[in-house]
Amino acid sequence: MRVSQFLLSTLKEVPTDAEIISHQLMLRAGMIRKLASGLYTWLPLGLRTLQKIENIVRDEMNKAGALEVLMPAVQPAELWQESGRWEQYGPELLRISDRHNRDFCFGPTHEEIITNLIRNEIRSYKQLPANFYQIQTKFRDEIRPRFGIMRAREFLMKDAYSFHLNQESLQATYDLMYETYISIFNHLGLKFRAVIADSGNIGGNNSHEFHVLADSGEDAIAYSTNGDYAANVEMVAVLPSTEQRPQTTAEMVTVETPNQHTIEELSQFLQVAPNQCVKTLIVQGEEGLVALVLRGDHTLNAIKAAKLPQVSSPLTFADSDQIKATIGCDIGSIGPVDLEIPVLVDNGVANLADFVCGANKDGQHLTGVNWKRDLPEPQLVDIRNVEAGDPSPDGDGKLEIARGIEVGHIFQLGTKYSHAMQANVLDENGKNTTMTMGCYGIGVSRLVAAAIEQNHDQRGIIWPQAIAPFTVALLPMNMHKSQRLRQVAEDIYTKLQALGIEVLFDDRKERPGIMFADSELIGIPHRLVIGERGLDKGEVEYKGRRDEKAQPIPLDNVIEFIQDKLKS
RNA sequence: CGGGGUAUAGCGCAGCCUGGUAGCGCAACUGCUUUGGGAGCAGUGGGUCGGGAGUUCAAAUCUCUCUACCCCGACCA
Repeated sequence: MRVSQFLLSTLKEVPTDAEIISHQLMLRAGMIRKLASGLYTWLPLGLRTLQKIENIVRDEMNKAGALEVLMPAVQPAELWQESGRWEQYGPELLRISDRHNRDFCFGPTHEEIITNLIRNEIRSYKQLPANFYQIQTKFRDEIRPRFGIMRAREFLMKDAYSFHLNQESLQATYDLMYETYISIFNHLGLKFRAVIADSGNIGGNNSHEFHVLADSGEDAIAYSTNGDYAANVEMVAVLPSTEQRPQTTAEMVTVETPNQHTIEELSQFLQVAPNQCVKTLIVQGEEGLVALVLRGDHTLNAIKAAKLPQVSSPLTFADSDQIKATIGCDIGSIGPVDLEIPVLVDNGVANLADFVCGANKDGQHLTGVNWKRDLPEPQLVDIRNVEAGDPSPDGDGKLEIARGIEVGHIFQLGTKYSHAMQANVLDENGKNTTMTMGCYGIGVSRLVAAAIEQNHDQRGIIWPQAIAPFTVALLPMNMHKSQRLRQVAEDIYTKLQALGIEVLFDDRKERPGIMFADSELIGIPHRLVIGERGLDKGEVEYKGRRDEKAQPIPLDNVIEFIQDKLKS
């Protein structure tokens, strides 16, 4: 591709509304432009990378025996009513109606559609297992779209759905998809991690997420330093401590703590370590309010807490008026002693003695508090987030925490949809049997942003070769001034093109600095510079995007040199 | 949806407080010079100052209102 024939819309300045690096670089490189909140146009440059990712995903899915289909983006309400999700899904589902006033939605996912298709097409167990996928635009009316393409409302997703006669068959396909995903992310050239995950509201159990590792990732993942264990922090169980509770040494005393609300303030004020303080959070329960008690230095895991039978799901904090009315003080002075509502205590608090907590009176806390003596032995639960250094739940090694961007998620749906929508087949005894289902998603457009988050420097994007929009940047220095230089550049361009290598030939009449800056910003992995100086010596210059320095290459060897580079 | 902000040329911003000719840098266009790391000089084009209403002789500027967008929370590929 000649730059003069391409739309290279690079920006020198960073648009103010781009917060994260991938969003900034995608705008600056001219890959995307925003149309409205959460809606983006893909420019020619961005689309090249998007399509490369798409094709790698497609190849691997095909290799795994999945069949590609393409389902409508607009879906009739009836199917969603049949599965029960028309009511459940909430405002994230974009509901629309046609000219006959019939209800539709813009599909955020396609379980209903594929289940409807397959219940009509597949009648016999002999046709199972079967796995269908599509790469298609989804719409989710996110409360707050942000980070550019990372959390857009309209986005490109690969979604696959498998159908089975029984759990064993589902497990086999699930395992195959797990391996396929590993292969996909390896092909893309990204550092990633597969982790045990919460299955959320899609339903079913047994689920893994795939995270691209990046410091800016929104998710925290915990992995064992020894064994294979890795899980989303949301999911990680914390084992009860085996430590003995220390001896009680202090009397319970009420102390004045005016305007001390947070644990940090309190611990400063009283000169007590945060891990000797206890914080009490008030949330909505199934019957009235419930208190959750954690050690001061621990953080609440909302997913685990919401799974407790006493606690409402999703987790909802009580507002300050409710707390005032029920407990009689403000947030910041609450404690478990003599609390009239149910109290659930995290394992981490069980072995504290002589601890500090709120007195349930504004501006007062209690010190020297002890279980059994000052309040009943606690009802223990597991509601805190794991931290680096906690033991691995599988008993093998300690946990480390890393940040990740969720780019894939695989689920075992079981019969949630097939049962609701009566997707049955005849088994070998001629008996009607509900199919068992799995589903497997990859955020294709999000992967573009995730790849950038993981691979960039001050100058711009550093694409893994497999998904770079172009493989080689060909930069002639002041080509308009030298016929000789032009001939060499055109010759190299033609030869590389003939080999099927994607070359971006900067034939603009621009100064060298601009060409260097643009090719680095858009992240092309390999760069060839042709200058008069080099030609005098029969050389051109090569530099890899991650290389410190450029190196001279004899003109006669350029094509072979590049071919070699692309192999490695 | 709750809390906080922003809206002036394609992009980044000033002007608003204290009402009176709409400005700067980058980008774009033309010419000359320059040419191995985002050039210099000269010139040119581009604005319903987010929309509506009000106050005023006069509104980018003051008041009211609507809208869009951004940031913090819950959701998720």
